[in-house]
Amino acid sequence: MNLLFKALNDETRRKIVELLKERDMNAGEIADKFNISKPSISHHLEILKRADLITSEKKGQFVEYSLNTSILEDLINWILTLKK
Amino acid sequence: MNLLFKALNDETRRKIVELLKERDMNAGEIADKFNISKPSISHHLEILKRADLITSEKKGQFVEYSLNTSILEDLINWILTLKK
DNA sequence: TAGTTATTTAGATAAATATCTAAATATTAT
DNA sequence: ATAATATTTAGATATTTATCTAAATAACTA
Repeated sequence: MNLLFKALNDETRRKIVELLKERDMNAGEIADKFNISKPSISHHLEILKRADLITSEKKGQFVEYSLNTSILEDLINWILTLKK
Repeated sequence: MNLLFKALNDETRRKIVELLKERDMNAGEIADKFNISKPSISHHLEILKRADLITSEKKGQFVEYSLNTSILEDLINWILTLKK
């Protein structure tokens, strides 16, 4: 839960997640959507990956990232317990 | 959305929210549940309040805090759009 | 093989944040 | 009015984090 909230506590990372909702993208494509250096984006991707919100797959020289929506169940359940 | 994620991105604050799910509590009662100074708890309460996750009401010399679950709708909706 | 492209790792830095103690404020009780 | 209790504000500090540039790694291409 900690890693999940930490991962989502950043506007850039939330936007990345929203981008990946539409389609899988490689690291460069993602970076092109922001005015932030590629290393910084790489760092954000790593945090999202650690939270299991995204997965990555090497495809030749590219690394393709996909959204993992299943982890969001945990988040929704946590919130729902609060609403009783 | 930013304030909301920021507020929930802390174990202590999430526990406060869980405590307030059970019943309204004043600042001192909340502080007693943690090994953290009262000023620090007060600071956490302020962050939760800024995110509209809790409300406060002065009752004599006490300040009673309550959970506001309605704001959680926004959070759930954000998550649900990701799951399409 | 040498050069080019894609991505990550390393190391540095500035800003944000969680925490503390001490002091201020507000309310109740004697 | 004074003392006691509840809470917040102020100011300081150590840790975390978002960002950068430079360098390293990996995989295509000519």
